[in-house]
Amino acid sequence: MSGIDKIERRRIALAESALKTLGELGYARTSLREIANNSEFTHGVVHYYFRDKIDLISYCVRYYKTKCARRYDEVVETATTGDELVSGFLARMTQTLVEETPMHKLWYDLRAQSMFEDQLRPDVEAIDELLEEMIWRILTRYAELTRTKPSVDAPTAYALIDGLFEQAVVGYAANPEKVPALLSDRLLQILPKLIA
Amino acid sequence: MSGIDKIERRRIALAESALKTLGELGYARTSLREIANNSEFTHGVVHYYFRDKIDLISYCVRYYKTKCARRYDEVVETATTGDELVSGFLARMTQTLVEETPMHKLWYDLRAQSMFEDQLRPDVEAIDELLEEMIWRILTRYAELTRTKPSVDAPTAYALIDGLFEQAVVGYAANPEKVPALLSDRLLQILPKLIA
DNA sequence: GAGTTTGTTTGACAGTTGTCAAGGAAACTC
DNA sequence: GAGTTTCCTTGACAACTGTCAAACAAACTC
Repeated sequence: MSGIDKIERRRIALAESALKTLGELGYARTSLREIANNSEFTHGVVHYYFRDKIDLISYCVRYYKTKCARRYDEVVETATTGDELVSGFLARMTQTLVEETPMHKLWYDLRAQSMFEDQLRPDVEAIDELLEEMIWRILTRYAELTRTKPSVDAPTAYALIDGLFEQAVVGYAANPEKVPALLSDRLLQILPKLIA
Repeated sequence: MSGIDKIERRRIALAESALKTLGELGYARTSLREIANNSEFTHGVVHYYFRDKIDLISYCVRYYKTKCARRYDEVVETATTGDELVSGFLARMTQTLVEETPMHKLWYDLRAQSMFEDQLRPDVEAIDELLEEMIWRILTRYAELTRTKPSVDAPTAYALIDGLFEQAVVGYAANPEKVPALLSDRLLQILPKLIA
């Protein structure tokens, strides 16, 4: 087992524990000891693999991004009509809303933290970019399938859809049974307006 | 000077200090002592006027809402054409983005916190509702002036515009000179699509 | 103006936090 | 298998947190 890989593996294990804890408690309430408690290690080990707390969180954010921005790739590649793409997109989006709620809560929390914590900004910006590209792939494919063109630019499309999704994530705790359907409905209202 | 009013005045003074500090440091980094330091009082006085920290923050949120949701009322009332309404709306929105950045940062921070801190949820929900109504007043007036109807419902319209605004707030620190114009541009792309 | 209520300061408390160093265990090297 | 490196635990530290009570000052009451 390569030394580099082993270190990286430990980092990943710690990051996954940290992400789990962060997703449950949020940034403000998560301490290094709490993260270590929810892992197989003790609190001291964190400083063996990470310089400090921000370094760990920053690593978590970067690790997280590798898992999230390819969520709709299969739908984009396999859909053969606009309607199929839209329904597949809605299905996947409401699914991740329900099944990965803590991660989405954490993402919006961390993005807010990045406004106050400069060290988080580059990582958050990188993810935001990935997500924008993800939305843009969906929208351009949607336009292609319907023989139209996107009628807004990529940052706009991302901000709009992200606004709807964030609203759903924030509202999900209060209304878990209704919010996914509402999100679907609202996306259906808006998606056709983004092509012309 | 009435006793009730005096208590309320002190609460407001403390809330304004707290909002100032919170807007600069964010929720996670703001302590009661820091709030007191930025006010004319000492840290002990907080517990004379507020039960605990959450009670203070919750009061701050409620106080804040009374100032923010009427920002566009004058524009809505005085505009005589759709274009006038739009340009007045854009002007006011980019203005508050620039002039009240800390408050907007704080709002998005607190909304994220409300996903983890149940006690904040009712207050955050109340503000979200006010903001949704604010956007809806603008959109219905816009439709009226252009002899059309809104083509999306109120929660959708709010989520879309809020998504664009949050993107601008998050990006403002990195690019203060370009972001307001980009926000204007993106709103112009989308506003005509919200009526039909 | 003495006495009481109201408002504010000060200092202390218990608990938590990030950080780090010293020591031990485990793995690896030759 | 002795010695060395790598990894992990433990315990400690200084700083900071929310909370509260006791002392103090100011304002008000009669």
